[in-house]
Amino acid sequence: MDYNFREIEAKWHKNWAAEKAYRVENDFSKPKYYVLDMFPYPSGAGLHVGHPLGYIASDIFARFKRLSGFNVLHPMGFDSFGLPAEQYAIQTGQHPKITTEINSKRYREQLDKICLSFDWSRQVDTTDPKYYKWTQWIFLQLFKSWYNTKSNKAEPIDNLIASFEKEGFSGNEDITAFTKDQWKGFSEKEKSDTLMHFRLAYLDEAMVNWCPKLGTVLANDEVKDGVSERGGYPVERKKMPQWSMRMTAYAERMLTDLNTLDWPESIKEAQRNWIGRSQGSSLQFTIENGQGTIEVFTTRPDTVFGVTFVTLAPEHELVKKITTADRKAAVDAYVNAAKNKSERERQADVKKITGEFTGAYVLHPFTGKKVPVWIGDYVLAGYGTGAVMAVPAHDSRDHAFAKHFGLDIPQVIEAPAGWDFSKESYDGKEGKCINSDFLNGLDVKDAVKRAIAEIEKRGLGKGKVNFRLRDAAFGRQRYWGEPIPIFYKDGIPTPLNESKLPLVLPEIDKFQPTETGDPPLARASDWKHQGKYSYEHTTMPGWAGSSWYYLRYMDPNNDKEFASKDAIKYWQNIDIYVGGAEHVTGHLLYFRFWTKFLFDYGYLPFNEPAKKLVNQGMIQGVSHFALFYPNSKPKTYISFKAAPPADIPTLHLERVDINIVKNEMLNIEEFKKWRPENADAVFKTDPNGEFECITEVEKMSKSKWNVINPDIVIEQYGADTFRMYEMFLGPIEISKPWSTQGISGVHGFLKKLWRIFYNENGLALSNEKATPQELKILHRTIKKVKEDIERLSFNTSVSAFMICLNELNELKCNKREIMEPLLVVLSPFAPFITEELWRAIGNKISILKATFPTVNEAYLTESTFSYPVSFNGKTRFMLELPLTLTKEQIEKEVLASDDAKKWIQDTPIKKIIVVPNKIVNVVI
RNA sequence: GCGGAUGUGGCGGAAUUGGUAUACGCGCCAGACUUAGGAUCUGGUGCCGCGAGGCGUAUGGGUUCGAGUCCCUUCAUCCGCACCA
Repeated sequence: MDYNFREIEAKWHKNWAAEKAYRVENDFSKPKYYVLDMFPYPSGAGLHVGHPLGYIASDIFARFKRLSGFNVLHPMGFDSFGLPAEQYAIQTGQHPKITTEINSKRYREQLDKICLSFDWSRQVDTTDPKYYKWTQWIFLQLFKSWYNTKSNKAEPIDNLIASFEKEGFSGNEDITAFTKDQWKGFSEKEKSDTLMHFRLAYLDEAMVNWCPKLGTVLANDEVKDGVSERGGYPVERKKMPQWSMRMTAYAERMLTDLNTLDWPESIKEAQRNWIGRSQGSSLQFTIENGQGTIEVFTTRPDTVFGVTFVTLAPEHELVKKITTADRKAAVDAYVNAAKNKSERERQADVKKITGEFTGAYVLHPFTGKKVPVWIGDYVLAGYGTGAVMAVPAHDSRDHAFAKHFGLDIPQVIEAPAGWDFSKESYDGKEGKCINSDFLNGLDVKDAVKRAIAEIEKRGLGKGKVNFRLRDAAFGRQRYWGEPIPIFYKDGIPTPLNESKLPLVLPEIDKFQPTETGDPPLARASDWKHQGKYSYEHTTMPGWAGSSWYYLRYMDPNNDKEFASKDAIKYWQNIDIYVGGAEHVTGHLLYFRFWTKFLFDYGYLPFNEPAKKLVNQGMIQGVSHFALFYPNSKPKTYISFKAAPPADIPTLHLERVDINIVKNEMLNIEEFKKWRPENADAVFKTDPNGEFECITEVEKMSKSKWNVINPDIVIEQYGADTFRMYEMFLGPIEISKPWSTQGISGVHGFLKKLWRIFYNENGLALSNEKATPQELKILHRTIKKVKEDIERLSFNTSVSAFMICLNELNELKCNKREIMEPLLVVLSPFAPFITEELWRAIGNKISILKATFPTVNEAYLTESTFSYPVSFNGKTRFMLELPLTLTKEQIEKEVLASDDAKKWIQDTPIKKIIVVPNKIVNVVI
């Protein structure tokens, strides 16, 4: 009887579905374990072989934990709000809901084929109103909260209002001070505007890329060279009201808590850079003619005596005010040019130095000297105060600017001898201050402290921490997203009462912006609160739903709470979270931010969502190209091998569908069918008639024609082979191109396993007692696989299984005592074949309910060890010796051996190193 | 530019704590069985050398009895960030 994986897989697939085999109960009596995959966006292209890599790994892990007695939460869902479905809707009129449903169904089928043990009854779909009700609810909590820097946590905004009513407010950067009586005298609108500066979800004016022609806001990467990528229409930078999330309030906590996480160092480092904490000082420069002050932020207050100019961002609000009449034309032109460049473009041409003198001067806070004020787009409006004090001798950017415009470069920190300041600035943070009045002679580190003290003493500013992290924009001019539960009453943004949630996405006739440039939701003209108040028309961004979905899986059908306290208390945070590294700074930040917010309110007993994070590598595609002569008529293709080397640089490449190529050889007939315009093309082949393509490793993508669909691989080899092969490719965190070279090895392994159970006469398993040698093989494998799974080294466990089977085969072992536990160990990797064999040998209960065998160390103990004996570090021979020998005895045995004599001859022995149970090294 | 990784046979990769480099698989070579092989089984397979032996983990150096592993140098590739004051 042959291994018929198609029959077996169909049978158990059906059986497990009927038994609801993967159903997870909130069974608080058992220890919990939470294994989560990042949920996918269900795109129209379906899954390719790269997606399941992480899913298979986490599935093996989850199955292993189940067999080890844990109650394992291992759910899956869909992050289904998003642009592609909306784009498709605009083009075809098909409602995104339909597209989403079709795609999700397809994903589910594909995932099931791979036999991933998800409890689908806990599925989360971000577009389901029952789900986004709670996304909206969290938004409202954020809206109703502010960040109290004293208690260092989020608190109800009502507390703040109470304090305003009691003591007024002493003022900060955004808001001037007011007394309690002034507060009471504020209009509703004034109160609302004031509170907006505190709310964690707030409405603000923000710069966006506005495309008037498309009537919409574009993301940075949708803008190329000042025009929209789609359509090529002009794009301008424009201030628009935008909902934002005050994520910066959590910057410090997000930074320090990284240290508590078992995440890849690279990810933590990326987050640290992204949060970008820098310590420094604010400093006021008085404008010459009493027009106020310019505040700068600097990390190098120690270099303050080296300031020769101040640079403002072109968008800085003082630019208009301080520019002198004679400089106005030039400055205006510069500001306008900068305005229409996207942020990315501005950052792109770093080398080009531009700027304008405003004509204005500020006074140096310590020397009182006149310092010119420039504008330059190397200063970013969004960071710090949008103004820098330029120290060209000790900051390379200031240096480049000063050099370009011929400004002074006075040195204030000692540089290494022979430093040429006309060429390069000395940015180093070592050295003593010179030419710096009260800072002279101090080391940089001390000078920074001293300068800040002096700045604070004179009331010029104060020591301060700045973050690169910005608040997250939370509104999108799109249809396919969660409605923001806000309505406008007399122009005041008002939260919807929680009892009215969910605020359901209204039906509209077209999915485009209105003719007046309002978001698509404005088309729903009678969609109004209580029939009169207009709702917010922007929707939430893609990351809203994914910022808390891991909590919903714990209690997915709860309509009273986002998840019950008991469920959260039981399941806690994610024990292991698996997903792609592309979410480093987006999702993983937002997800931590929302968790911390919910923690502040006591909704969660933990303040980080995922204890351990694993990034699976990407599986790349191998793209194939046919070479052809440009402008040839008829079009002439030439095989890579047949092409004269001299011609190759002149040849052009044409992408070829990977499905019509085999071993790099193009199927010419299929190619002609695929591209009918090539029916008459000429194909110059190799002498043997073959046509060789050239290949390149790229991201797997539909547009590159290099996508391998897992369904096809499963059809050919079965899901068990597919699962094991994906794991066998290498460590999960490494990216690698897909290749089916080698899949036959894994498939052969499963066939070999099958043949141990079944011979020509049918099922044949021996009930003989296992020998110590056989038991040793089994227990060594159990141990190795267990350890490998725990450290997520699945490729090595696959090889351990192969070694095990090879050794058992050598001993012709087909004993139940060995094979039965082996099936359990293998079952997380190959669930179908192991279940089939498990039942075939008489088990009535599914292998899913089995127990992972424990290692019996007694079978593994050895009495001898085969010592590699090396001379001067080079291994020369092996010597088997009892483990009971002492170092001295080993030394004696080695020296007495014939092999050793041959190597030593009459050379004197300098030293012998004996490491028991490891190695012997003779130094001669 | 900054940060993070990675570099081992023809290929994917193993070597978990400084202790036999190349496990396991593919491919390749030889053989067995076979009408047949894209089935199965057996043996071989880092490089140079007839051999003894020598050389080998990107490069050059160092520490060590001993280095793929630790330290320094250089190079290459990939990823992320990028005027952050």
